[in-house]
Amino acid sequence: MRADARQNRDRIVEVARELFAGRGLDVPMAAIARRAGVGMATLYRRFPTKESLVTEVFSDQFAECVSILDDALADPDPWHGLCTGIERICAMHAVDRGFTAAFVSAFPQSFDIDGERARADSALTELIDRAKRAGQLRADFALDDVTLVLMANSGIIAGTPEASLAASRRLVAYLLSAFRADNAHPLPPPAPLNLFDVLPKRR
Amino acid sequence: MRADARQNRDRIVEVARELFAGRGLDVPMAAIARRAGVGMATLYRRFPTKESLVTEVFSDQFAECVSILDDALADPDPWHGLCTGIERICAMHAVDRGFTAAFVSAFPQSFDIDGERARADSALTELIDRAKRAGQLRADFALDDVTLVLMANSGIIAGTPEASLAASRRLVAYLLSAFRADNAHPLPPPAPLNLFDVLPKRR
DNA sequence: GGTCAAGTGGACAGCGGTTTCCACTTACGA
DNA sequence: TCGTAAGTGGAAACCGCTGTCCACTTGACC
Repeated sequence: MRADARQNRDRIVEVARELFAGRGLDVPMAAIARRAGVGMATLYRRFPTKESLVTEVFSDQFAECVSILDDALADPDPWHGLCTGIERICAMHAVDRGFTAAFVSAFPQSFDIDGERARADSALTELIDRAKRAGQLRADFALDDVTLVLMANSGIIAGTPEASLAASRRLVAYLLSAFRADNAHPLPPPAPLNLFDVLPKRR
Repeated sequence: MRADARQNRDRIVEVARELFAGRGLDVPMAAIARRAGVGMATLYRRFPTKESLVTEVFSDQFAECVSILDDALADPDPWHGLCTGIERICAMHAVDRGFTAAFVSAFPQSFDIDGERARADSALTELIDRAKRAGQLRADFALDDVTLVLMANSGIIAGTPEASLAASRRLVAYLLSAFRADNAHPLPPPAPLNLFDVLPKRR
C-alpha cells in the first residue's frame, strides 16, 4: 500500500470517528470524504460500503467493551465489578452517539462474530450470580436487566456530550442504587430483551 | 367540507395513527395514502406537510399527557400521584413508537404552543415539592429527573409492543424505587435536560 | 528521468423519500 | 337535471443519500 494511500485511509477513519461521534451514523459519506480532503473514489476504494467503515471505526470500542467485561469479572468484589463495568460502558455510549447507534441498532451483525455475544452473556451471568451470592445484588435481578440499562442509557441524548455524560451518570447511579439487595421494593417481572434481535428486521 | 372528503380525511388519520404507532414516524406518506385507499393529492390537500399530519395524529395523546398531569396533581397522596403519572406516560410511549418520536425529537415545536411546557413544569415542580415534604421522595430529586425518566424510557424498544411495555414497566419500577426517600444512596449532580432543546437543530 | 500500477477526484446512476401539478370526477345546491 | 367548485388519482419534479465509473495524476522502483 502506497504511503499517501495509507495516510488518506487513516485520515478517513479519524474524520469518520469524529463525525459519527458527534452526529450519529447518518453523516453522509460525502461529508466524510470532503472533510477528510479526499474524493468519493478514495473513500469507497478503502471501504466498499458505509457499513464497513462503521465497523472499522468502532472496532476499537467494541474491543474495549470486551475488556471492560474482563475487568469486571476480575474484580474481587463482584458488586463493585458489576457497577464499574456498567458505568464504564454507559459512559462510552453517552459520549459517542455513533457508537450507541452502531451498538444498538444499525449493524448488529458486525458484532457477534464468533460468539462474542455468548461469551458476554455467560460472563455477565457469572458476575451477576457472584454478586447475588455475596448478598449485594437483589435476588430478582435478571440478565436482561443489563440490556435494560443499556437501552435506557441509549435514550439519553443531551445537547453537548458533557451534558449527555452527566445525565447518563445520574441515570446509571439511580438504576444501580435500585439494584442493591437492600432496596428490594417489589418489581414487575423481568422483560426478555435480546439486544441483538430487537430492532431492525434487516431493511 | 363535502361528506366524502370528511370520510377520507378521517380514514387517513386513522391509518396514519396505526402505522406511526407500529413503525415509528418514518412511514412513507405514500404508504399511508395507499393503505387509506386515497391518492397523494387527497393526503396533501388535507395535510400540506408530513409534519402537519403527525401533529394532528398525536394531538389527542398530547392532550392525554396534560390530563394525566392534572390527575397526578389532584391525587391526595403526592407520591402515589407522581408514580402513577410517570407510569402512565411511560406506558403510552412504550406502546406507540411514533408518539415517542413525535414527543422527544421530531417536531418539538408542534407542542409547547401557548406555554404548555411552562404549565407542565410548574405542575411537576409543585408535585415534587409536595412529595418531598411528605417525606416520600428523596430530597435531592430534581425536576430534570423526570425528563431523565422519559428519555431513558424512550430508549426501550423491544420486538413487540407487549415486550416493550413489559420492559418499560420494569425500568420505571426500578427508577421509582430509586427515587424513594428511604433509598438515598448518594448520586451525581442532577443533569440539566431540557427535553425540548435537546436534539435537533431544526434541520 | 521514465514507466505504470496504484491511487485519485468528481460527475453521475439509482433509489426512496416528500411535495407539486394537472387533467379528470363527483357531490350537491339551484 | 345541470353547473360548478370541491375533491381526486397518479405521474413526475425534486432532493439527498449511497455507491459506481472513468479519465486523469502520482509515488516508487528501474
